[in-house]
Amino acid sequence: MKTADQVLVKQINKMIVLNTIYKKRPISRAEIAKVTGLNKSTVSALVDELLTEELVLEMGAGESQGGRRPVNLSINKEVGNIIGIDLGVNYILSIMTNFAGEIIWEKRIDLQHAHNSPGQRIADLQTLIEEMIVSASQTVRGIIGIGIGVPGIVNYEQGLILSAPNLGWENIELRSMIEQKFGIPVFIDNEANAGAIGEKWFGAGKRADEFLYISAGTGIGAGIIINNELYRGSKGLSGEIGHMTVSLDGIPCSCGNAGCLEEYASEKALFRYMKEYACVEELTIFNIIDNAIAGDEVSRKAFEYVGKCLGIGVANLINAFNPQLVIIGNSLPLVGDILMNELRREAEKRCFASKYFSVKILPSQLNMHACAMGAAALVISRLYASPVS
Amino acid sequence: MKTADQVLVKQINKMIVLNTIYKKRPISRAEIAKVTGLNKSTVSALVDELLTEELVLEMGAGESQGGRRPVNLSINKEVGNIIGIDLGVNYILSIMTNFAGEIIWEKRIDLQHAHNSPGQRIADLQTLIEEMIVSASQTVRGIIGIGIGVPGIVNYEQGLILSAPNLGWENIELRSMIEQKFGIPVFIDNEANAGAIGEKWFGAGKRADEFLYISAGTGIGAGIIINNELYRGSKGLSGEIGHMTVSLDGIPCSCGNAGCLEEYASEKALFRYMKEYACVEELTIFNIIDNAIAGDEVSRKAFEYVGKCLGIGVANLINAFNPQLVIIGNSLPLVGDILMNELRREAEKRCFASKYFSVKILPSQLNMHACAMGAAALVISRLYASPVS
DNA sequence: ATTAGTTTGTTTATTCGATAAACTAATTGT
DNA sequence: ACAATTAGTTTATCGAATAAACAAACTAAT
Repeated sequence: MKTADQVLVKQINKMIVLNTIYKKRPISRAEIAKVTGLNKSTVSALVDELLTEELVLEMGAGESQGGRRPVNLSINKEVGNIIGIDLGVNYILSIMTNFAGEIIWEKRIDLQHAHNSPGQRIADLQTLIEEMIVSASQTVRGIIGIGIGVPGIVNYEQGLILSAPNLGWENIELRSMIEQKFGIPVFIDNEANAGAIGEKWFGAGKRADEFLYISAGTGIGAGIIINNELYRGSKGLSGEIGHMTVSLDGIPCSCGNAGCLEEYASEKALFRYMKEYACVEELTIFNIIDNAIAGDEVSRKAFEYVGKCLGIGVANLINAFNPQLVIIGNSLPLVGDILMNELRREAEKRCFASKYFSVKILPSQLNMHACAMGAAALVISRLYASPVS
Repeated sequence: MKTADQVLVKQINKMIVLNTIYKKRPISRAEIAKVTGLNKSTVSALVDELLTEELVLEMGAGESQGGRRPVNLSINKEVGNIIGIDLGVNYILSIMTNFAGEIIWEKRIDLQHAHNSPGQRIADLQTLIEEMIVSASQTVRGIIGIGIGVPGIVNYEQGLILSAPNLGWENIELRSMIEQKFGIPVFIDNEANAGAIGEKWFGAGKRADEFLYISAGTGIGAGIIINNELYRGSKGLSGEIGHMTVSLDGIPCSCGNAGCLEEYASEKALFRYMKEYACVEELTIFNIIDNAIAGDEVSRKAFEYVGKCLGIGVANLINAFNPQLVIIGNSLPLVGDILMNELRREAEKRCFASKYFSVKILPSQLNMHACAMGAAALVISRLYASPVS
């Protein structure tokens, strides 16, 4: 059983200090003591340890507040680099960040055929990672870890892709493959979970304790942040909302059921709408977005329809979770208010307790970087523990 | 900020010891040390405190295991009594339990008119509480607290009923009313939340860390247990699933929208079905249950239909939460497998990741007592902290 | 320039909880 | 009778946070 002792106490307080420095840098020891409630001497001792671990740096003296000048502390951004990868359906987006989550290298490769064999795709991935590693700047700890966000069902503990229908993959032991090749810790998570943790650390969710990140792209998924942490459910399969039923006897879905949200509120639904009302195919999602923004009526209507349907799905989740905030990410929200206004209207209308609380519904702040940055945050969060507000 | 210190350490460990005694009673100090991993002397010290607080009792020697005989420890059931109340739409169910959650007194009063004025209803409630208090056995601490489960939207922190549509109540400061009258701590929660915590402490959810309790009666609500604790959401309004949209352009609902789950899977839906296919009205839910069990074909079909619809709602939640377990409570599951079989079939069919994990879907173990016992558990859990497995 | 007051950060002594080790107590099996 | 075993207590120690005293560095008023 998980009993408590002094080791736990120190762990908790040390992480509180580190998180405080991360969030409020530059900050002095005295200020840390003030905002955390820890004793000055406790803060000094913990900061000393963080300094010897090189996670934190002294940055010289700050402005005097009418007495001795404070010593500014900051995160040591150069303690190590992190690789974050968004394994998309027809692209791989790879970024390298420093310890503060600042992107210092980025590369996107587009892939023609969506259904590469796992072998070919993983070879591409490994080449990309190798390229990043050799070009990485020298740091204290080198590459700390690799995070990968995958569009599919993932076993996070085992680093296993159980199923990625849009890639045509089943049962891929991705973690052990990458770890064995590079000897660096690897974390694999679902694309929506990664997006959620990305927004929590670096995006629109920084200040929210409980929020939902809705990834609306080829498919629909949700990442759930509860009490400042990703909620993975009992077997790590939470947030599979793409196949939430929103229409009892609705459009048949590839999953074998009917009326799934994905048939109404994803790229798939958008393409169907365009095909039906504009008789156009062969457009990419980005074409349609550009057209809608440029004023094309059918494209706008298509996004309004999809926004309305997504609003229904969002309302269902708000009713269940009562979050402070819902962040809409992935490709669809790139179109902006055309989608978001309808979505907000419908969600508010169908939110039962909207009289008694307000939910902010915001587009992603990281846009198409949410997943890759979240993948990096999976690694970073291991060092910080959870970012306590 | 919530920093850690030795006080916290002791609190945690003491609650671990108390919970272990609660769950495994009778148990010796040595055994507690073994199962918790705490040191023998730590356990002895903490048990001593619990003994002087009279929360725990020594029950004499147990069987020797080949050495000195152990001293059996148990919860002191008589340390105090707890009142738990289910404030139903047309009844009040009131129970008194001892510290172990065993019911020692129970009374149900049925009320003709659903829409009593709050004043009249609260007067009834106070009379009932008074009756319980005078008839209570003498204990160390008397009545420890009063828990009340309410069918509506509740602010738990403030003990405030924001809205109870089925009672026709708005903005009732129930906690302060009852606390001022009796001078005993009062806890108010939503009926589904109370049901969930009841099943967690005393029913089908004892061994599950994450589960959903679905209250399917006049309305539909959910209580969400995450990490062994009730998840209330950001403003305490989680689990309002009655107005989850399951049919985009479905049956109009009193909430102003259309296609809400409540129109398909509650008593309301059952009555509508019976009216339409059997042309009978004036039946209570219990009449229909009895008829269905007795073999009446239309009643059975009605439950099968409602079960299927409820299964869709349950599948939506399973997809979002990935719980270990879903417990179906309140009136509808009293009919048994007629409902549950259809519900399970449909839920399994629509659960996207069902290939990768199994969810148990069980009827409530506490049946119509879930809410009242959960209301009592709201009080008890304050003394135990959360029951850590 | 002097001095009082303030702010920052360190040092020292104290407290408190968990723990290991040594102990007492009680029981079984041979 | 006595060795082995199990239950529970006592004692000494460790290590974390803390308060209080201190030293250092600065501002501002005189």
